[in-house]
Amino acid sequence: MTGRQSRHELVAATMRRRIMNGEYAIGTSLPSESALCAEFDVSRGPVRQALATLRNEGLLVLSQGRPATVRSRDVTQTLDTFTPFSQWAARTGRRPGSRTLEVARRRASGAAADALGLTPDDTVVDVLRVRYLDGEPTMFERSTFAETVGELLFRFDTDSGSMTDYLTEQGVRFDSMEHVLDAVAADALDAEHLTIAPGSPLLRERRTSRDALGTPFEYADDRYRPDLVTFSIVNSRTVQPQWRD
Amino acid sequence: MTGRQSRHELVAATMRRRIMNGEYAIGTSLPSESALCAEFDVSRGPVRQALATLRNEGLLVLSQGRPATVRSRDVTQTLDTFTPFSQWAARTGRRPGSRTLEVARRRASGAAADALGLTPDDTVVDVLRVRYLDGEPTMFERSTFAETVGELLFRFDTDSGSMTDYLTEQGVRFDSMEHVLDAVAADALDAEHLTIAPGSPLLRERRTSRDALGTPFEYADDRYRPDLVTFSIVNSRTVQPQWRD
DNA sequence: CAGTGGTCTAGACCACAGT
DNA sequence: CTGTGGTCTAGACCACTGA
Repeated sequence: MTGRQSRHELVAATMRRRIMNGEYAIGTSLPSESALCAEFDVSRGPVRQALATLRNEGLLVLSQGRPATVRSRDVTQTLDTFTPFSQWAARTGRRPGSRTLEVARRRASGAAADALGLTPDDTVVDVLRVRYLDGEPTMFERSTFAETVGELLFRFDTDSGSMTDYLTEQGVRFDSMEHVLDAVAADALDAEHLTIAPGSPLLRERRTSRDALGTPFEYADDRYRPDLVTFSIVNSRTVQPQWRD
Repeated sequence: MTGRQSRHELVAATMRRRIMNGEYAIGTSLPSESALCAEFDVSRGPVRQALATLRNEGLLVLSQGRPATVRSRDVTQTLDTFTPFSQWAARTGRRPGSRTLEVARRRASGAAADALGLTPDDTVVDVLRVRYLDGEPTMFERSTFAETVGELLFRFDTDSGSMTDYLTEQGVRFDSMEHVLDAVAADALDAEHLTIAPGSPLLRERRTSRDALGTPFEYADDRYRPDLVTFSIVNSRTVQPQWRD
């Protein structure tokens, strides 16, 4: 079971739970690294990696000479970690839902073809879904998959849960994802399925997923109701690249 | 000015330059970690930390058993997201501009007071600016500073350049920033200064900046024209080497 | 000042990649 | 198989924090 979990993941998971429980309160200091090493019986490496993970999730503030302090216990949709819609919903204690409008095999075209590096000679699989949180329409998803991956979806009930989880089980490796965020006015289709007025502002995430070799195999255009979902990212300025000349 | 540079920073800076130069072409493999250790005469720790940095910037794809491969040479794709406006503009080869509408000392209220943890008894400094790229109005910025920091701005020409750089010179430490992204319809003020129609979708970034102790001292509501600016983030599902930043 | 985190070294073992 | 990266250890030195 947990044999697959590395030590730094175990430490991070334990600390994350304590922060979310309130066992480590906001504004308080964590135990020192050496104390954590003793508690988990590991060396400093895994402990520091776990602390870095939690800092990237926005839960901790790290600074030199002073133990880490708890910054937040929020579980927001941080773009720093890859969190598919279904998993994110579950983690925030809400019930995710899906209604599939279309699963289609067709020729590649438009922005998706560009992102996937395909020509009109190539075939793709498009999926159109409305995603729900606690029964409320929250996001409208237009996904395009390269054929070899998309074919797997014809054997999957796209209303039943996470395509990402299913594809991962089928051996598809989501190695890196690029997210481009902007705002668009709701078109007629968006408005109808998200039950909002046409022209309302929507938060759009365009996503390109790549395998371990860097080859893109998924392009998605997801439009969120901004009253229901926001994205957040925490970054630290302590890392300062060189272009300060 | 840069003073002491750690070894992993030196390695990261060198590799970043080579990727941006095209010396390491997109799609090719980097030298193995042991080769890099030999070249820079460091142990694996600093080399791995440097690779993790470049991966987080979206330049590299890392995977087990195979040397890192170059994914992109466009640093702006990722780091531009939340670097200060002036620096970001300069890096993308465009001319930044500012027009200040207001610099005011007043009582704390609203979302800014909440974010800064202040009450109406506390005083803040508000700054309203229109930001330009190559002369075109691009972003409308509503910033609120805690009094001790904001006071410094009365001695600064807010049209002349980067408030962030100025405040940093004055000893203000931007240790971490939290960004929340969503979409809003342009209000009358937005529309007037960004020369768009009222109700147009805008990409909003709400930012809270904190010092090393985690105390917030800046809250900003920045609204971007989505036809001119987008945000992008690259991340990886596989969790990271021994150190991240 | 003592304690802390930031960095670094020189080893080691394992899982995975390509041969 | 060999070589690679992912993980871990047990030390060490330095810079910074706070009493």
